[in-house]
Amino acid sequence: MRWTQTLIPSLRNVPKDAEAVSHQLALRAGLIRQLSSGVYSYLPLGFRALLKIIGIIREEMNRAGASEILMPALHPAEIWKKSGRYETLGDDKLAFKNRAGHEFVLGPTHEEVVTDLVGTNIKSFRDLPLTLYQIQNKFRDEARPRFGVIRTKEFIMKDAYSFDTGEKGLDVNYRKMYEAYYRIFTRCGLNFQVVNADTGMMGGKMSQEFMVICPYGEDRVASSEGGYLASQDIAERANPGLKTPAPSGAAPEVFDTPNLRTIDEITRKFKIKASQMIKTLIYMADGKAIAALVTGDSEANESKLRKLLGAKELRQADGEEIREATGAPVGFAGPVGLKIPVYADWDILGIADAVTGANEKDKHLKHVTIGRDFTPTATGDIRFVKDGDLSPDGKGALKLTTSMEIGHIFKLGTRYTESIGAYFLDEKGERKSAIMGCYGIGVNRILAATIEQHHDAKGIQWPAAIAPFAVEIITVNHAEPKVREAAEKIYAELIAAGIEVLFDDRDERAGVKFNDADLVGIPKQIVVGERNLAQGNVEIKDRKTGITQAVSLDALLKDRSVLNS
RNA sequence: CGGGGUGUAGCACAGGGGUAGUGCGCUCGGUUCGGGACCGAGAGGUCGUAGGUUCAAAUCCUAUCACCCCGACCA
Repeated sequence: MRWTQTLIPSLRNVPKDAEAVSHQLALRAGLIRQLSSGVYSYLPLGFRALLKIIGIIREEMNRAGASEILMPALHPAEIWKKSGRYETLGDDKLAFKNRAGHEFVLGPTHEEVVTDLVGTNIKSFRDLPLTLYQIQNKFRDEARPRFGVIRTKEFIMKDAYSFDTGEKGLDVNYRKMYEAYYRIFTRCGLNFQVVNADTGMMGGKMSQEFMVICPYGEDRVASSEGGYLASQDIAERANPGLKTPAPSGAAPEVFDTPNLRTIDEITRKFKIKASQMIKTLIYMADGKAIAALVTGDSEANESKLRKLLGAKELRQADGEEIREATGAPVGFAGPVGLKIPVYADWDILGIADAVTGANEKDKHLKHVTIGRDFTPTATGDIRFVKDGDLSPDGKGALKLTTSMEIGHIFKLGTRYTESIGAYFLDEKGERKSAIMGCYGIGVNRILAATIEQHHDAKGIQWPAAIAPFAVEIITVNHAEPKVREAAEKIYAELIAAGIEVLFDDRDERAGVKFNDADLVGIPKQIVVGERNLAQGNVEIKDRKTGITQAVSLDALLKDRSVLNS
């Protein structure tokens, strides 16, 4: 392809708000163009890389025994309503009615329609196992699209769904997908890790995330030298076994904090360390109010709290419920004198003379000490882990790294197959629900992650497997007939050999073309110029290493083995 | 949804009641030509949109739209 056909824009003036490296480079190198908030189009260079990625995904999915399908982007809302997830989709849901009054959902994910499809087509255990996948656009009304192509309202997803007759079959399919994902990301040249993850709103029994470490991701991974690895959402820590220091002796004392509700406001106004404060959060656990205590510099983790409580449902209490439980408006809750069960994080054991809410409007308490002034119902690990926490395996400290999620695999069980109806008759003629798993890859995130991990100050350094082109030809002084003719010959020869080549045939200065080539990042550059041509040579430069070597033009044109190497 | 910011030429930005500006890009001429050249001459904008104030609005006021950032009841 010739440069003029690639829609590579003027490469200099790029908006400053493009923060993530991958976003900045994707815009400058002409991979994408922004249309609106969180909406991007792909230009030839970016689209070609996407096609390479999709090709790798297809190969590996087929190898794992999955069959490709293509579902519509528009789903009848009735199918979604059966799953019960329609009402809770909230901000993710893009729904509308047509003129006949039929309601549709612009698919944010496809568990519902695929389960419906499978439910109407399988009858017997002989029809299973079955794994279906598709590569297609998803639509989500993201509240805040971020970092260019990393979080967008429309994105390309590879989603796969497995259906089995039993748990053992699910385990086998899950393992196959795990291995397929491992190969896909490895082939794409990504440095990644697999972490245990929260099953979140999808429900189900088990899930793992494939994470790429890069500074502009949205997620955090906790790891330790001993090999512990988990998403921050679920990462645990070992009990530090803190002993409560001796309190100063002063009894709890009320002080005025007019209109100061947040930890931030109070620490600033009274010069108290956040770690000296007890944050008291009121939750509704299976309909009953409970209090959860963490230090002022920590954040409560609801899924860990739910585990400690053994509760099925857990949500934050609303303003009215907080008033009922504490006798004070939001912002002034504290553990002293509370009549509801109190659950404290281990950290709370380590502070004496703490500051906390007084359960009275515009008042807080100081000199509060656990054991003396209040006694928790139980203590445990109920906050998000932080850098330096003890690893749960007892070996060393946890370290948090910013990461980007590029793939997620779930064991779902029968949640969807039961509610939507995907049944089969087993060997004994009994009707059973199929056991389901689902597996997703953010295809355009692979693109972003690749750029995050493979670039330098000059631009992108594409890994060969997903580079938009294998080779770029650069003419130095394109107006010179000898140069142009030699370059055209090489171009024709490379195409004849089936090599994907980008030909920078612009009549630009050498410096401009060299810099643009480095920015666009095609793995090999063939430089055709008078200087080397005089000796019958051209130069081949490796983008990644920067190593340049002279190669005989004749050899390049006549000997296919030189081309291939 | 709440708060803040920004909308001026293809792109990036300055200006702040009285002739519409700068850099990059673009066109033409010339000199250059192996790592983002230089000189000269040009083309290109009803200053996001709609109202209002004024003799006069890109500028002040009101509304509205779009985009960016922060936060969503961290008690």
